[in-house]
Amino acid sequence: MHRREPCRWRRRKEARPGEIIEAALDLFVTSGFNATRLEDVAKRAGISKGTLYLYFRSKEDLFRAVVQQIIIPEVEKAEQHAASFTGSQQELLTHMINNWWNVIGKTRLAGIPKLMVSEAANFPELARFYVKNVVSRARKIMTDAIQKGIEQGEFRTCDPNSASRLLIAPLVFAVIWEKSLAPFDSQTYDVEDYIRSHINFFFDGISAKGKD
Amino acid sequence: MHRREPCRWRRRKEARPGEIIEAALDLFVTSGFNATRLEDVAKRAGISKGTLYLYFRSKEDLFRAVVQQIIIPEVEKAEQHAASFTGSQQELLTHMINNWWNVIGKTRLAGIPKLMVSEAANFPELARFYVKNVVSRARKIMTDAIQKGIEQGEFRTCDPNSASRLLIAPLVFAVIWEKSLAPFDSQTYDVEDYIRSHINFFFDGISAKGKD
DNA sequence: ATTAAATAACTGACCGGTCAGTTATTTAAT
DNA sequence: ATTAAATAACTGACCGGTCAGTTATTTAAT
Repeated sequence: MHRREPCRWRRRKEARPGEIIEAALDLFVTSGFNATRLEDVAKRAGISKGTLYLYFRSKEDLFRAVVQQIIIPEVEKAEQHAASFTGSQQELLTHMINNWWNVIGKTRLAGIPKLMVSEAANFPELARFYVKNVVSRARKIMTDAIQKGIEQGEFRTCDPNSASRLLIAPLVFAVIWEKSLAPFDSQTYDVEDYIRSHINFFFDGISAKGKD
Repeated sequence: MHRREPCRWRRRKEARPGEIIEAALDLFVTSGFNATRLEDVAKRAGISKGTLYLYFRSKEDLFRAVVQQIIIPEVEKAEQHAASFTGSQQELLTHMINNWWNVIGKTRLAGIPKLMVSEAANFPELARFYVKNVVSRARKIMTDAIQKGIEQGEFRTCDPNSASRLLIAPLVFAVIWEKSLAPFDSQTYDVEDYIRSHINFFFDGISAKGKD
């Protein structure tokens, strides 16, 4: 009497790509692109390294797939939300900032901006893809909102391009900081307070009802 | 009659380390740590790879030497300037921001923050060194100034820790952006205007003479 | 002053380890 | 029996670090 050996593996053509992407995301954001071994990605996805190459042509290709599958859907949601929003521009922008923090900043996705910044020079094509399909689109939503706010007299006259960059910069920097040097800093800080202060300062500065 | 062959090389024990550090800085900030070959550093410094190891124990050691020799002197200058400054805190902080941009932001040193952020996880010891000897010290200057400004009634009450981070974040992010994704962005922007707007927004927000 | 012995700066060929990518073979599914 | 998903052993390029040997320079003897 012997127990039926379970299959050593199963054919799961449909499920593999998603599982590989998940595994790669986890390892890329914790170890970085270079330090991540495809052997380890495969192991985490429950396959062998060779199988990985049935679904992705190269390590870079896998990297692109991660960005494409994970980040772009979030950009699309943000665009749809902004398009159907009816409140003030300050409300819209505040919501976007807080939402960005909740969906990207405090999740494992926070590793993506750091990854893109670190690897841009090594993967020009991917960098271009990311700027075009993520950064530019996200920035457009904010720039448009600021432009509208100026036209409607909600904000004072200023360059919407600089302003939108100033609005997002402290957040992106915060996630980059958390994923890089923060672990080596003994002095901690309260990120929530940091973001709240930023929003206050920013809208104080851009608000139309001037103090002078 | 034949011309005297010039020496194939000269012994230059004193000059080598500085020249190697210069070469390494140039290559590290343009290609990144990993992509920089010690062979190329050596070539640029006008020596062989073996010679490099007479002066630096490892690639990481060379990296540390670069940070130590190039950045720390700037931190010291800033500390001295702040200690002897007599004007308002807003003037001091504005000067620091502009100075940071002139000395780091618009020079090749701009590559250092990006490099540290990208490589922190790979070189924990160096990351700790950098945070302790560069980041913390620079931040302390600004936090102290903001604290003083609050006490003297120049700024409104707020957390000086969050505020100092918010003051520097857009600048550090700007250099990281320039050295990573900006080359792949067709939409350019005016960094000087960006910084000017930032200073305006920030001091509008933190100023004591409230608008409400 | 000249020279030869000693020193130490410097070179460059080489090596071991790593890892992305390949391929011959096995195995599950039909 | 046939197919294609998956494996695992394999390759080869790459590169940080080493070290035996070379050469510029210094030192000491005459």
